[in-house]
Amino acid sequence: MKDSFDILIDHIEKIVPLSSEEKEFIIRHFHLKRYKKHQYIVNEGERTKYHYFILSGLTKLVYLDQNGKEHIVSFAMEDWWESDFYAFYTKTLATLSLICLEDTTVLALSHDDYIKLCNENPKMLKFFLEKANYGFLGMQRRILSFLTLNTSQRYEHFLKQYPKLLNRLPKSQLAAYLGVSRESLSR
Amino acid sequence: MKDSFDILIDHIEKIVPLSSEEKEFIIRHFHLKRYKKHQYIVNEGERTKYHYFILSGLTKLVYLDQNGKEHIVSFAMEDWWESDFYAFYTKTLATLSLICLEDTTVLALSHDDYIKLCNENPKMLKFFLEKANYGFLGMQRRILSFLTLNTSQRYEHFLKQYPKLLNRLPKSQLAAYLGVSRESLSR
DNA sequence: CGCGCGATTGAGTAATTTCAAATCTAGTGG
DNA sequence: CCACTAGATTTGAAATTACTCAATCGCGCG
Repeated sequence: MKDSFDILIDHIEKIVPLSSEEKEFIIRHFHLKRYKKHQYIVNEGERTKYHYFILSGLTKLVYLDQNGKEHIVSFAMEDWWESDFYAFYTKTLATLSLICLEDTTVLALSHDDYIKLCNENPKMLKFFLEKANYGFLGMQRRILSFLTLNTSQRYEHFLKQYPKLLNRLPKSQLAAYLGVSRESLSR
Repeated sequence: MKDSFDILIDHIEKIVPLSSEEKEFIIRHFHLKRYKKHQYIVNEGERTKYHYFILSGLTKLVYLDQNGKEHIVSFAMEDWWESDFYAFYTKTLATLSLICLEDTTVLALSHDDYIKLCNENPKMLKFFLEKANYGFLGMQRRILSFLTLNTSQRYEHFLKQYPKLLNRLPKSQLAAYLGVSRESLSR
């Protein structure tokens, strides 16, 4: 039976191999947290102290506009990293909220510990660089889908990319992610 | 009078301080290249061996869809890094083209040298991590502008963010970046 | 059985695209 | 200095697409 930290270590070792001392060292900086469906992990306007590695569950990262309309920046599930990264990285107040769509367990890494891990072990720098690069590329791909695809194509594109998510989330949430009204998505 | 490499070194030292040996070491891996307006730095379908640090000029990163319509993923100018990063990072064929909107000079870094710099000097890892993180955040902000803003607001938003670019590029190019027709942009 | 949530449908309205034509602008050569 | 041209921009009108708001449908759960 794997414990939570093993999942994290396996995840990191897909990119950089680690010695047992390094594993120990890394693990010490993460804290396990559990959230229920509908609970806020990060709330707009508050300080965002942590970056989260998701062990299980599903979350949405949300921006609320002036009209109270909800826009979904991203979904995150098992093996993904999530947070209001701008707020986390620059130590400013969150402009986004991170909300659970399912019961969710995470390993939380504070900003100080993020810096510490990076400074004390280049492997972690390399790991986070790889994650950041792929995060950038994912966002770039999404931009391209906005530029080149119409609504129904964007929907297909999403299904192809994340087939598992279709059953796990309400269509209305998908619409808020694709940038269309839920009525348009139906047709 | 500053030479090209000094500009690069200044740029890197905004994030990590460097010793003179490190500067020497880093500089050795970059090659100066010059391109004319309208020239292709990277061409869709070809191998993308380099990541480019732009010393002067202006470029667009372009995707051509099946109808031959041009979509602009990003603009890049002085002090920016650019390339078809996916193709560069994964050593696959370019799906995007990088084209000069002005005469442009760059410092080119090959993939092998990128890896080498990262492996041999954690400061460079840290530097590229910072760049990647901000690159990610820039893309995320752009996603949000697609989700929350209408055409004219996106236009305003762009002007506020890059006021200098307005005079430097044709409106039709801006339209291809914002994801609207040039006719719509006029109104 | 009835309630509530999410998904769908319909009709009217608003925004965007398309295609064509007209206008504007910068650069060229006479 | 002017006329000309190519490219870019704007304008107009019709067609398409998406949005809004309201009503209806369908399903799971108490």
